[in-house]
Amino acid sequence: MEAEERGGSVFVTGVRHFAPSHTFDCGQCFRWDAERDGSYTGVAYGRVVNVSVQGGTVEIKNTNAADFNKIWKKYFDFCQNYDIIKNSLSHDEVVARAMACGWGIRILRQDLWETLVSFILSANNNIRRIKGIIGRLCEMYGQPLNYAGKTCYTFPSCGGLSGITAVDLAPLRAGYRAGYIVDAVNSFPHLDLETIRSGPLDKARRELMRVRGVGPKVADCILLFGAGRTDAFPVDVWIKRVMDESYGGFCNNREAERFAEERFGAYAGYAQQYLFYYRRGSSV
DNA sequence: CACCAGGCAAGCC
DNA sequence: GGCTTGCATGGT
Repeated sequence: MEAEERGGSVFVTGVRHFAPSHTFDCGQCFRWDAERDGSYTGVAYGRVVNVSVQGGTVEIKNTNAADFNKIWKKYFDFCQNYDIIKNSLSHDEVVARAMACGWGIRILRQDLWETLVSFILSANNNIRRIKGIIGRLCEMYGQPLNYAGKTCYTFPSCGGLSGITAVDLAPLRAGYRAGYIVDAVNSFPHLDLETIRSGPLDKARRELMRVRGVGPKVADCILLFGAGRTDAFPVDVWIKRVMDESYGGFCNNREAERFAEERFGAYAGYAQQYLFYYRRGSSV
């Protein structure tokens, strides 16, 4: 993997195991949209970029070498060796099939706060509507960014939302989840980030579950997508379904999760995303 | 009109 | 501890 800045873009050569459609439409993120040419435009870490792949070369438009090294290299999980990850997971027949289907999925290393809010909004909701709510939240409280003749908005920081009420959030049409967002704004500054990022998995999960609206599944999504905890294995209805079909029935989500975390270990989160995409399909 | 959507909290036992 | 119920909103 090598990166070169040229003409307002960064070109990353020698990239394998990356298909933007698999990565952005597999339900892990809510702020990337497909363009007519097949590229994807999205906002993360206060920047807007456009991403496309041609023959093993990734082009990230509207960025530079400094931002690539500081943000995008890690965000796109370029530091991980997917040959090793996939080799390890391919010993499982079911995941091997899932990887053949969603071969271009990479786990995005998203911002913790953004992931916390996003997955609180995901509960008992559908992906299209989640994206709508988050988009309106960013329009109302984020900073504007101009790119390609359009205005995008950053995801608002926790501090930037301090003092908001559920009434303020009514235009989001987030329903009962508006109160959870208010609680998240108030409690996030008191969370033990060290435990979340590098403590034992169950302890990290319990720390996140101090926020109202965060249960076991949402906590695992935050750990996997927002804290780099690739050992986490979120179990939702689709994962439960595919695991029941493939490994025999599990009496509840917790049993399915323990089975997967033991079976897939440090790569459980990767296995989860391939399985989700395989069973659920594209989220768009 | 039902039923569902990347579940969760509260209220029971 | 485990199990049941209600839940804002929008789409089918």
